[in-house]
Amino acid sequence: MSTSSQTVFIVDDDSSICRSLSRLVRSVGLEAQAFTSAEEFLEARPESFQRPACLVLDLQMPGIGGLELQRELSDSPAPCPVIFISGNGDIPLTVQAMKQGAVTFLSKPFDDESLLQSIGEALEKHHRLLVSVCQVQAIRDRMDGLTEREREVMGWVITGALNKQIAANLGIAEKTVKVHRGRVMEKMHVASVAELVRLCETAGFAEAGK
Amino acid sequence: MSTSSQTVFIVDDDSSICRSLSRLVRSVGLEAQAFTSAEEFLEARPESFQRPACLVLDLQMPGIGGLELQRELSDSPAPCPVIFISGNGDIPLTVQAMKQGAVTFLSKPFDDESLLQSIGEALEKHHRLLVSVCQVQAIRDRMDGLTEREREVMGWVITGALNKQIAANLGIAEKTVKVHRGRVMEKMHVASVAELVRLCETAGFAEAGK
DNA sequence: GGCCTCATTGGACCTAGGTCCAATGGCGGA
DNA sequence: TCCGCCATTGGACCTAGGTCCAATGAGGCC
Repeated sequence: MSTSSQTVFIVDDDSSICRSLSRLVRSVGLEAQAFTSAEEFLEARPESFQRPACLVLDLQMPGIGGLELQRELSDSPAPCPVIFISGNGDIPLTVQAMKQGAVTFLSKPFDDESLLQSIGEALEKHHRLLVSVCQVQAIRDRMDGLTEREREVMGWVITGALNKQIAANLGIAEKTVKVHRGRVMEKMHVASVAELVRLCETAGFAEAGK
Repeated sequence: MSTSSQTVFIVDDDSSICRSLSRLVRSVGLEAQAFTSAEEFLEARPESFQRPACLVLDLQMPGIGGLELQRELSDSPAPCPVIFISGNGDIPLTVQAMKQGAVTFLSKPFDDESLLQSIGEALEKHHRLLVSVCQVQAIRDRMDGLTEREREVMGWVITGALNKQIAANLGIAEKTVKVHRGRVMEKMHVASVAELVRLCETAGFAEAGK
């Protein structure tokens, strides 16, 4: 189960809580890294783009609060899931946290079991996210290797347009389209239009406009 | 804005709340339908498969509770969004409700504005859901018109397999594959493999196994 | 038994997609 | 200015996809 190299970041202004949570997390074989403020965490910004990770975050903290930090992180390409812990949270805050994608919201005091379970859930979630982000990135990388024209042709191809139609739309010879098309298939590493369509779908590539 | 024929279902064991909420909802031009218990609602089961709708649900009720009703409904093909209202909810319940997909969770007393805004959000969400469910259904309908063999061939086509490969996999002549394939394109109303792949993707059709 | 649907094929034929070789012209860099 | 990348085409040729007409055989249904 507990593969190493999965990190749990802990952000709480109470350093004794940081310590005890770190101990708890490490006791189940996970890595722990604690910060006593959102600012400190943001500065270190332990980019978790490789290994699954999650964040155990205190809601109320001086300076940048938990919700703000969560929002901040959500811009990241693969934001790590957040578990909120709070001494005196209320329902509106809980709702907001959950709407922003929190895995859960625990009120202090909470039992270790609940937290560990949520952590497991969060790590699992982040793992899936990382895998999917990684796949998308690989596709994007290939697309970056295309020339402008090739991308344009690809846009039409994935809509099912015939070479002659594409040629007409771009105002070039059908022959030329064939050449571009062939290069697209080669650079994207696919052998069929079906595969190409799939790639573009999973990478969120919008088809040719108009 | 407020198109008619959008219905807000209200389920609360306190009939005076039902009345006042119904009045509020109607005051902004929406239809309201109130029930004083989950059982009553389930019995009437006003199937909301056509028009956008949402549910304003009391958390605590004798008999079937709000969370249970929400779970019950979530099996539906196009479950209508739920807005919880509660006199004495707590954070764990809020978390559970949100995890189960609730739009929001309001504590009594709440101001009308908040509720109306959440209702708008919920109706909008349900509208989008209905549209997408509707599209998927249309595609499924076409797929139902396919024979077993045709579905099988389609499964291979959308993976980009060549006719000869499909023929080999099915142990039949390439010629036969062409015939099936042609019928698939016709019955699915598409002119290209690209479109076919798209349809199957949005309908969640799993490609041929093995 | 007669009718109908479906799966299967053959043959003839046409179109679309794709590759190889070759060549031209524009553009930005070294 | 010469080189390399890119867009564009032509011509020859081959393969894959697709249609029309026609026909056979297995199962089901009335």
